[in-house]
Amino acid sequence: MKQAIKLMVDAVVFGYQDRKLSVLLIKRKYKPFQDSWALPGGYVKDKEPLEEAVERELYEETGVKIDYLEQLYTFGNPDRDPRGRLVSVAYFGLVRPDKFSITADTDAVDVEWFDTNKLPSLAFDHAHILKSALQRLRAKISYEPVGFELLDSKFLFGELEKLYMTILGRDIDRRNFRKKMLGLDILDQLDEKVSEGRGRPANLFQFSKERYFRKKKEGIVFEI
Amino acid sequence: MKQAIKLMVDAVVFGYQDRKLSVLLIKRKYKPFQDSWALPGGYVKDKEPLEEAVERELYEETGVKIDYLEQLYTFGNPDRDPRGRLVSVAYFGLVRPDKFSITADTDAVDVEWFDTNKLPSLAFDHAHILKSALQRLRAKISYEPVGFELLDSKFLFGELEKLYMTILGRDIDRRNFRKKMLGLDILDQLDEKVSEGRGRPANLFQFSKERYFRKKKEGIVFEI
DNA sequence: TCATATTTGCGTAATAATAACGCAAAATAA
DNA sequence: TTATTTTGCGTTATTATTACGCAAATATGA
Repeated sequence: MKQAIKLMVDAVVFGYQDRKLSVLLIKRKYKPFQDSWALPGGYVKDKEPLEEAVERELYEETGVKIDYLEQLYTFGNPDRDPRGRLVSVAYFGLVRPDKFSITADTDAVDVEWFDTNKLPSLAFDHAHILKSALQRLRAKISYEPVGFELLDSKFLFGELEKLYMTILGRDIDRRNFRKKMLGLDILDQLDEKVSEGRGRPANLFQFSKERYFRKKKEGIVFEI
Repeated sequence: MKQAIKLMVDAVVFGYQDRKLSVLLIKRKYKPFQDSWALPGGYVKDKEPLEEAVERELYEETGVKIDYLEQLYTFGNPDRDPRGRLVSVAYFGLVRPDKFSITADTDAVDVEWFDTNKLPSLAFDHAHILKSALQRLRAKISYEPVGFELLDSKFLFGELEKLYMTILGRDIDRRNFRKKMLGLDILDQLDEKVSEGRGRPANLFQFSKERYFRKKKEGIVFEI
């Protein structure tokens, strides 16, 4: 049997800074959709695991090493790519702001973080893929502790609040949110206070992955 | 670029009868894993959408026309298949018992429904795929009305209860379940009573997909 | 025939979770 | 020094969930 289907991976990588959720896009160097913005991605090598392919392409094209990565969905519509039958396994990733050092390389002439509210028009069906990823993130943040992957390892409670409000796109009662989140007993309150401009200085917190997994194993579920 | 990756689809199809959740398996006609039980599936044709490929293979190998189908996950480990690099997009499906007419064909020497509690050992990584599908079904039944796809279009409330208990693997309070389910206002109570052996005769119910979608659009969520 | 078991259908009370809001402490800015 | 802002901890009202009670309608078996 001779099959003319090519397999690729694409990555929707989210970042967060200053109450803005952003996504990593590249400007394409080659045709089709030359100079158009697109998701980073590329062909899978013959003996390469899919996740490795995503990580490699992401690093080659943008310089980003990803912290959190999970499979999103496989897009296989026969006419999604003018070059022929290209099936793409899309991944969904999150990076911490401190890893924000991006540089265009190989297939890209430019790399940029775009505010998810101010997106350019995208190549192929990438707008559709991005939309799925956004939905996934919005849903996931409520039942898995993925939000911490978007903050520095030490963070202020206020930042966590704002992150949730930004991603969920609605106001959250500050006091109820704090009670619920601290009640999960997966955050360590550090002995460091930070004074950010005006207002009472706030404590730094840290997410304890170990404690979360221990609780998960005991059947205790994360829910916000 | 020359890529030696082949793309296939596999299907995990669930059925339900007599308080048992079952899954559709085929006995392989050819090597490798000849005469071993496996998930139905096969190669995707060059210009064929993925879903169509699943439906086609399923019909060819088992005679089943699927009611409900959704993508599960893409399994792409480089050594998951001894024939070489085979990436499989796995789908997850549900069929109504009245469509229970299965016949082995093409690549299969036998087709059978297996109780999910009495599974044979499976070819390739199919045990792993099946496990993912079961997890998905168990999670999904609580936040989307997929359970009805496993019952006749007209069903007794008791059957629905038993279906949920079987899939969730735990007891549910009959009265609270009824209150919650009827409170969603997506079931039509028919003017037909059925007497099944002993006990008070029960009413037939019917799931209203239209009403469910209307409510969904209004932001009302299904949750059990 | 008639008590008994079984399944349905509808109800209420106790408990837990969520949502809504108050207010003092600790800092900055005017 | 007073107003403003942000944090941190609290209470109360509302809603949802859980745990049961019990009568109606049928089949079964003495």
